[in-house]
Amino acid sequence: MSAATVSRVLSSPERVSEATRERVTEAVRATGYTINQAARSLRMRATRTIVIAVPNMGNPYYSTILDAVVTEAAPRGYGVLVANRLGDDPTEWLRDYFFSNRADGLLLFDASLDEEELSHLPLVHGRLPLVVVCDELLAPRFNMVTTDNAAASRRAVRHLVDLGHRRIGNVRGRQVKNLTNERWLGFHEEMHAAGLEVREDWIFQGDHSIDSGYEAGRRFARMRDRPTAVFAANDEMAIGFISAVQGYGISCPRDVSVIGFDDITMAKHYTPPLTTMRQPRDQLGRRSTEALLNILEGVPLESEPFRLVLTCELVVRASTAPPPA
Amino acid sequence: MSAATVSRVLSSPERVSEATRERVTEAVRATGYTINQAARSLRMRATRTIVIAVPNMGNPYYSTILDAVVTEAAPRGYGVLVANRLGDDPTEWLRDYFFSNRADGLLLFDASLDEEELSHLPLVHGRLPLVVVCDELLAPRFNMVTTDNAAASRRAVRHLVDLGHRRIGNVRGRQVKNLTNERWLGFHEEMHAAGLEVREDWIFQGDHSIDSGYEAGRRFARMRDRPTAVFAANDEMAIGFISAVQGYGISCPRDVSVIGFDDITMAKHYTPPLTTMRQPRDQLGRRSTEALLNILEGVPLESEPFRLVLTCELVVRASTAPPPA
DNA sequence: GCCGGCTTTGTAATCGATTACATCGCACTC
DNA sequence: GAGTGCGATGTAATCGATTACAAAGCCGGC
Repeated sequence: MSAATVSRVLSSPERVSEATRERVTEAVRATGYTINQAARSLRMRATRTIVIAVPNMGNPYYSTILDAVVTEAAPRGYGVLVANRLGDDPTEWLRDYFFSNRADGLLLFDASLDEEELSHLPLVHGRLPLVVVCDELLAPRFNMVTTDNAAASRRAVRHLVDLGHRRIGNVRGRQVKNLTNERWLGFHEEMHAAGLEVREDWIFQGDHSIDSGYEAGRRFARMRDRPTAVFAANDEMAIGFISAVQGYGISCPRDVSVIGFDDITMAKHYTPPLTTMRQPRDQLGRRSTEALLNILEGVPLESEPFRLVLTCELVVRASTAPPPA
Repeated sequence: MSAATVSRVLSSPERVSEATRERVTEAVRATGYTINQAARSLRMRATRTIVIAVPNMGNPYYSTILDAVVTEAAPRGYGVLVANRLGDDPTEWLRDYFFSNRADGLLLFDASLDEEELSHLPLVHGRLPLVVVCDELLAPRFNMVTTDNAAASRRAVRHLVDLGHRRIGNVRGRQVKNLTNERWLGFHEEMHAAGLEVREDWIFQGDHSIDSGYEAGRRFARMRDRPTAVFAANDEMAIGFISAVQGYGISCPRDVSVIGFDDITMAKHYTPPLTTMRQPRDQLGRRSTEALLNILEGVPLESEPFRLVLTCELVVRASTAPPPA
């Protein structure tokens, strides 16, 4: 019984007679034999592993997506490596995980990498083994799965306007991220469309963390002339904001309406339950992973390159209401 | 210039003359050469990768720990593979990741695996390449990093007793997990020590999710004879509980005090800010990873096997108060 | 001049799975 | 019975890094 035969039983059973196939299968079971993935990877020039690169894994927003990614990849035989907080030098990080044959594909949640660099990734089946998720690389040659951030932001502002608000502020995220920029743009556009003024002093700069939302809320509470509603670029900042203003005796939604973005698990159970734009996070994780694995396995994509924009959904809860009379 | 020399420059530079070392280093830089980890893994019989096995990656409790794990492992050259939701057959999962040489070590957050099976893992430097975190395998031969769950639960209950509560309920987690069981035991012990009755109808069965806490809160709100304080086995359930009772016009902490467990990021910013037992999650992640990598690299451990119990800290916020008069 | 000891570098075997190619055996046909 | 074709299996090369061992070069001492 040669190694070749065993290999054939495992990879292409139809090329082996039924008798030997059963003998081998039985022996595999008996000895508890498991394939050596290192040897396989070396020979096949493929590791059956993908890397997911996120700015901050501790953020529940990303961890939910990771959950979906692993759930999608595991049944197809792929492992998921986590690269957290891309350091100052993304090149080093790419070397460590990608060029050193640790992984075949890349799920990128932080598009602050050099496009030039990424363009030179070795192609797989003529395609870049890379999908950018929840963020955007401007060049259209990259595969991408994201949501309609700008349009969703406009709908969020529209919701506030529809409630009767005319004085609307914004807690925005860091400008380095394109998605945040899009949300900022959407805010701007809809304010303009509604004929409302974007006041500089009602723009709070945050960094997606609860604490930065809290800080924004404190600044808000100390103002003399306040907006009656605030659009926060994510739920964490919205919650931090509400938490802070409540400490100053300001009630949400009675005194100020707050709308968030993402619909994290907590949003529904916060006090007050948070009005927000729901991102289909499960879909973001699953569809991007599916696309990446299809690239790696030479399965045709729906489009080439793959560009998918999912739609966010307005979820009205109790943190928004008409402005005080 | 032979491949052997290049390999030596990279792994043990002192065995190569300075002249060639520099020539090789320069050539490596110029060609952008990167080591092939698959080949290295095959030859060295080590992948420089560890697996982290968690019940539910979407839970922010775990994702914060994952963050710490990756942060600790990356600088030591180790990759982190994520295995989510161990399926019905943990054996299959162990085969896929561990025995197939995809990973060298195992960080296990769910001790519902068969101890017998785990005992037969191939030893590395005479030690099991396995650390159980936040959960407990009873057999003392396993390496373990956890917190003083039972004692911390006693302190939580003690806090409620000190505030004057005599009627105390419990939202508990699934009994399959040892850590949950410990918290349950701690609750029981301290109730007993304080001479208080553990009433069956005040025990709410949850599953660590917000929703199960919410369900518990609803059942609580509909009761005629209620406890004045509740100890929830984790913060998610505590928050779900408060969220539910508030919907029934029951105020926390005026009508009912609630104490949680973990101190997730949200706890501080919830309304009311949550009193809770803080788990040193960063330490849990870092110390367990450090121990596992030391095992893999033959570095001596502080103890053999490695058993570390970290201390939880009572964080008093606004969700607990003396009982209503 | 010769030898031992030392550093430096090259040679070749090795890790385990895959796969092109060769070989073997069997059945079927003329 | 020789030849043809096909399916099943074995043989050996391959992937790229590591490392035991060999070899070569160099130095100094006697």
